Amino acid sequence: MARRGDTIELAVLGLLHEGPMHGYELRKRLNLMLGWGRVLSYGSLYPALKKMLRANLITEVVATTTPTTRRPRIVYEVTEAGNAEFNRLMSEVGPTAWEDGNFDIRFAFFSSTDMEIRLRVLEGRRSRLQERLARVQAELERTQAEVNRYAAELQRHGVESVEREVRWLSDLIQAERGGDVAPEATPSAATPSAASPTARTPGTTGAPAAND
Amino acid sequence: MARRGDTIELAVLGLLHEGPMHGYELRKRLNLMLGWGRVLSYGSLYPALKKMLRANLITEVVATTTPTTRRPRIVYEVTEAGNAEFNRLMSEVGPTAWEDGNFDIRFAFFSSTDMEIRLRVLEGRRSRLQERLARVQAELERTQAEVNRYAAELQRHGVESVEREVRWLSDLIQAERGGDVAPEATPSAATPSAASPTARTPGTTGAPAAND
DNA sequence: GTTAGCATGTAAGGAGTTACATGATTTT
DNA sequence: AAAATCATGTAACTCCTTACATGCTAAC
Repeated sequence: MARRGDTIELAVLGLLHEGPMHGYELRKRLNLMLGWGRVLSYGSLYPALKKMLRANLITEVVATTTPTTRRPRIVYEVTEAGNAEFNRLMSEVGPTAWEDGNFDIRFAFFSSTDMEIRLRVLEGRRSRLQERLARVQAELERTQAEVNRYAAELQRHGVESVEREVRWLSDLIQAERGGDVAPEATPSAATPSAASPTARTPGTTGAPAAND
Repeated sequence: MARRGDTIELAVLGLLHEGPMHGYELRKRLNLMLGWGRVLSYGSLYPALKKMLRANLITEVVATTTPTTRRPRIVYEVTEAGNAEFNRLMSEVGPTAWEDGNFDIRFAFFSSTDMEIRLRVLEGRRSRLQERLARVQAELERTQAEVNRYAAELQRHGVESVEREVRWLSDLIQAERGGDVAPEATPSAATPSAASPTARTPGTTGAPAAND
């Protein structure tokens, strides 16, 4: 069960999956990867690493590998159990995989999963956003008149952004289906590409989209 | 000093500014306004209201105003001190006004401020985003090769979203400067721009930047 | 020689969530 | 008559940030 807060754990496992690393570097990579405003603090990274150590998901090795006598850095490496856990977390489909804080990190490590999972997560995410869109638009029809200019503009802009992301997801889904593994290379993905903004994803997905 | 966590307070003051309301309704309006994924819980709203009561920013009135004998709802109203506090918070320019979690709510209540403040906040927000963009792009030049396809696509999409938001802000700034108070009416603003200040929702959005 | 960046941690506390508890009213 | 939604709260807990504490190393 991957509940809230396992975000850091998954991210760490994913990064270490690509090779051993020490805390400081881990943090930098993490901030670049899913930061966009959020900055992970040491006060949250180091305790998380300690916890993972205790759970045997990673091991620490003091590395004195440097030129003169650099301060010994503690290099972390995934254990087999850690890799198993990583795979387990990545294979999970369901709200935990496509909810706001969780989707990004899964997506970033998509290379380590197979297409089936990728599709389910992408479709789940898309359904989630479409639901939201529907709910907000329904709400707007009832409230519309009373909102002020700026609040309305904010709403409009928000809706547009979500619609945009839906299109992005649709393009990615198509690319996956088309066997085109590279998502960015296709110019089609960047430009128009179809997406049904409103239409709920057909039964295809196993995503009933449980809510709040 | 409006530090973190005054978000709810400002939002509540802003909503009550438009008229008295009870908790349940407050929560719904709030979620619609800046929800986009986040759902404010009662466990955070009611204690916040209690705190504001103690601080004399609002008063509560038990309203038995309903048809038969509906459960008495507690209607909140801003006090003079509350209005003063609202104005103080809205007049603050600086990071607190344009940082991620704070910008949206200020923007929604922009009608209650004057153009000078609005411009400063919009410009501050834009600078912030541009800084991030610059930092990320600089970072990407150094790291580029090693990232995998999906992580790279996430980055690309994130950068694009932020660039979109910058354009949106620029349009709004121009509209303010042009004396055109209505931001949405202008077809120029509606068509090309649009990013999402609010809709951080999409996993992609963020910007890693802001490391210490 | 001093600033900036590398590197690792801990303690206290804030902001908000989940889960619990309760009950009235409206809609189906 | 059941289900949904209105309506108000509290207690425990979680995740994360801030601020503190320490010291090395590279560059200017």
